[in-house]
Amino acid sequence: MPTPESSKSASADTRERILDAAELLLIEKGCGGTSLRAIASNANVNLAATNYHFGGKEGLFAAVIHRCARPINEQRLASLDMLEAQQSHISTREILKALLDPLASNNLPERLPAVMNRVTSEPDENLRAIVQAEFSEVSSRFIAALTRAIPQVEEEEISLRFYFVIGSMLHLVGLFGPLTTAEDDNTRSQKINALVNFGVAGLETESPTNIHSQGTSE
Amino acid sequence: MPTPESSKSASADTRERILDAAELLLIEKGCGGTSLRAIASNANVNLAATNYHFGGKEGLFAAVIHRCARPINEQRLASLDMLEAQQSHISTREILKALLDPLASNNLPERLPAVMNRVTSEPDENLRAIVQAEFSEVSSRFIAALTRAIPQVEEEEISLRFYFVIGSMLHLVGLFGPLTTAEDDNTRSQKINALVNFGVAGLETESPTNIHSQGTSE
DNA sequence: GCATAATTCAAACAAACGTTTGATTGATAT
DNA sequence: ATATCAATCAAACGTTTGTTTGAATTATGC
Repeated sequence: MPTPESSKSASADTRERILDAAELLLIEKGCGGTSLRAIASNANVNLAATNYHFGGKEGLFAAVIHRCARPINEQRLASLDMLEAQQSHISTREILKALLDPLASNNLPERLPAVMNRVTSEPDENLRAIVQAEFSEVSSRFIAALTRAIPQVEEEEISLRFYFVIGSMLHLVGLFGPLTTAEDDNTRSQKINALVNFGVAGLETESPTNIHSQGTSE
Repeated sequence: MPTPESSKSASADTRERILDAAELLLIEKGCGGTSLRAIASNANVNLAATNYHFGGKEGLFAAVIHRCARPINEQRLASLDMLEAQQSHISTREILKALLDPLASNNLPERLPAVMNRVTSEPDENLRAIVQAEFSEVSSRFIAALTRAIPQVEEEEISLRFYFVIGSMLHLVGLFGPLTTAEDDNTRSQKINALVNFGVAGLETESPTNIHSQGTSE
């Protein structure tokens, strides 16, 4: 955005103002708890503008999700592409860093983790489908990479453990606080790093199928 | 009134019918997506009954949460008590099994995991406080036990990793499906067991503080 | 059986919701 | 300048929301 003023059309400006306001309110109040009136008020636009530009409440939130998820997922896939182009064998740690480090980067919209955390637990069917579609490529690509990196664990188990990592990640970004305005980025990086360590160990562990009576009788 | 076996008072019966209906709708539609009218309709009670017995929507959901969380948390604490009474040193696996095995037990209300999954991601401040209070004792007790079981990892790190396990658990019970009526309990047990394996490895791993240049330059 | 309290009920309340409408403004191109 | 289209606006639409009311019903204590 080189030009300081009025580089784009006025309509594009209101579109972004609506998205910004919707994003913040979505984080704080959730999807169902955010009204179009509150969005329009915070964005200083007319109430009807949200319907005019996005076709409805659902279309608006889909746009918010897309705008949030796309850059971070592109960065993840780009990192994975680079790894796969450079080396034949990639370590579990490298893969997890490609997946999780973008969450600690501060040149990304810092509200992204909060949006993800809020939106991945929405009951609404349509929104769930939107979220799933937005992350399907990342999931499949990273599961495939992990399956190659950890040949001693079967793919189905890898897939399950990958979702454990995702669950830990979502829970962690929920602990980041609602907005974390310029929170100590170092602290955040440390926690992300702790999650990488945790995930590497969990992913690489051998399933104790030959367990004798390890389980407690209950 | 047509019920011949009226052991309890009629009011207690409607109370439970309301709780049952609210629980199911809470799972499917979420907290904000469930109306008192839908609850009253599904429970075959008058609309005003929900306000009469629970004082309002918030009190009703608090009661649902309490009724769901109490038995499983009591079972968790009882298992931990037993472990600590029987042996001086408890393994990480035994602790995690005490925490997670109740989720696979089928003599517990099977809708409990779904309720937990739905309610731990609510934006409403009051509900979040209720949930947190309901699980605070379990968290502190299990973190303390894990800290003793894994002395080579400092307590703050243990605490963080514990929340990783909780995040994985919540994500997993979300994958169980909304209601999982008599779902293959064996499958569920296998997944819980996979989570135990994953968590044990992640919790016990040494933090690579002496990491050289393991991290990829990005 | 009678008084008293607890519970259920139909009805209504004000408020907030997403969406739609039709007029009005602004810019664009001929 | 004028015709044309995109964008903004105030206002209202019909629903649905949580909650309240006061009468009717049921259970309880004596």
